[in-house]
Amino acid sequence: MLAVSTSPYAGHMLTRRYHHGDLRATLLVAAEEMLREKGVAALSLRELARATGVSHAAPSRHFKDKQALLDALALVGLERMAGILEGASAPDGASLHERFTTLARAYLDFAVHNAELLELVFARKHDPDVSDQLSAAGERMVLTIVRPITDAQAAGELVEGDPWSIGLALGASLHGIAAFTANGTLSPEAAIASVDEVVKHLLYGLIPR
Amino acid sequence: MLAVSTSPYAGHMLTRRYHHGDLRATLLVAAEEMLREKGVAALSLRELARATGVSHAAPSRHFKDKQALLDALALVGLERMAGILEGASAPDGASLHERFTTLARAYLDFAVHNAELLELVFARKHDPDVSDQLSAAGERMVLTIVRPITDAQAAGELVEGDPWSIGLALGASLHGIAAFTANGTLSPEAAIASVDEVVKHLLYGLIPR
DNA sequence: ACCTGAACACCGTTCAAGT
DNA sequence: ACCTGAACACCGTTCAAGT
Repeated sequence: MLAVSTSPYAGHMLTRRYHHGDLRATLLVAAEEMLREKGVAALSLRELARATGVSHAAPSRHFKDKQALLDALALVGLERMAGILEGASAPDGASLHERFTTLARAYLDFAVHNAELLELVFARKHDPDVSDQLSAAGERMVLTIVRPITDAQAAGELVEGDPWSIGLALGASLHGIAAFTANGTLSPEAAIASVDEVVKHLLYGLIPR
Repeated sequence: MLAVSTSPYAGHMLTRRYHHGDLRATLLVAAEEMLREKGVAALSLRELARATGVSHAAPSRHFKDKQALLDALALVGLERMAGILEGASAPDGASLHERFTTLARAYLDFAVHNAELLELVFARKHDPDVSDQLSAAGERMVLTIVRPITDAQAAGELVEGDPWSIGLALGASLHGIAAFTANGTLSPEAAIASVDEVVKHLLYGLIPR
């Protein structure tokens, strides 16, 4: 577990860190693991320290309190999700329906496999320290939903109207299905099937044409 | 605080309870208050006992552990919500659009004013003890959404298709907006405005007619 | 700079004992 | 039947002290 790294203040000098090459990163990885296994409520700093082989007071050097760790975890999750959604594009020449279904499935797939992490992302209170980075990542994520909408509107394929409002309609549906999956109302399989149905209903409407 | 009540085993005998007429009910009321003020994470059994003027071990006579209290609270919340939705009907002769908007606003209104309680209702794990009552109340609630759908389908006002699937589309949208409001993404006012927009989009569809 | 060990004030849960 | 008081094993946070 001992790592050799260059000192931050003397590039030519080799120095041994006390216990870890990067305790902060190690803690974040272990915390995400614990989060996935046992949920937020059961995530304890002391147990995390034990699992990392470090004293219970050590994490406080990197995270001023438990909330700071959760915030950092939320940031990791949000940035990862934004990246995934940015990379989730339907094949060239795909129809509007296909493009939205692809996006929706990517969202739901992430939500199903990272339920606890996603809950953290959407949690009520974050320290102001990370809130700037969180909103930046949040904006990236929201844009992956809003941009396809403005594009489709420009092509006359979608109704006119505030694209943010339309994005909210889509985002709320996806978030709702994700929540129903996270709490067991919907099985993961049922959720995947549902998301296609919901996108269809949203695109074509519930009132007969 | 001393209450006089009939003993459960001798109707003709007056008896004084030790401290409370009904500690269980008192605890539930105080717990909901604490939940609303400070959130689930800050709800402590010991503080609850202090606020109720009882020893910290007393609640365990009525709730075997903290989860049992949260479950009981969830049941209260779900039954109240089911009652509210059952009572939320648009005036006679209201259009389909008006009927669904009325229902959606009632859901959102409850969600905004009982955010923490609703979170408990939709929480991941409940003890099997209450799960029967919870599913009964849950079914009542779901029916307030599904019944208007089957009614409208019978009248030819709504597309054919599994009413549960259509109900899920509506329910997921509402739940999503409620979640965005609970976590501060949407202000309560914006949420009320959004819900009307979302219902409109869902009814008429995002693809131009 | 980074971590340890002890200390403090809180938890939830259990259990003999009181009324 | 209902509640108390003490005890136990856990927390998160802080802080002097070690390397």
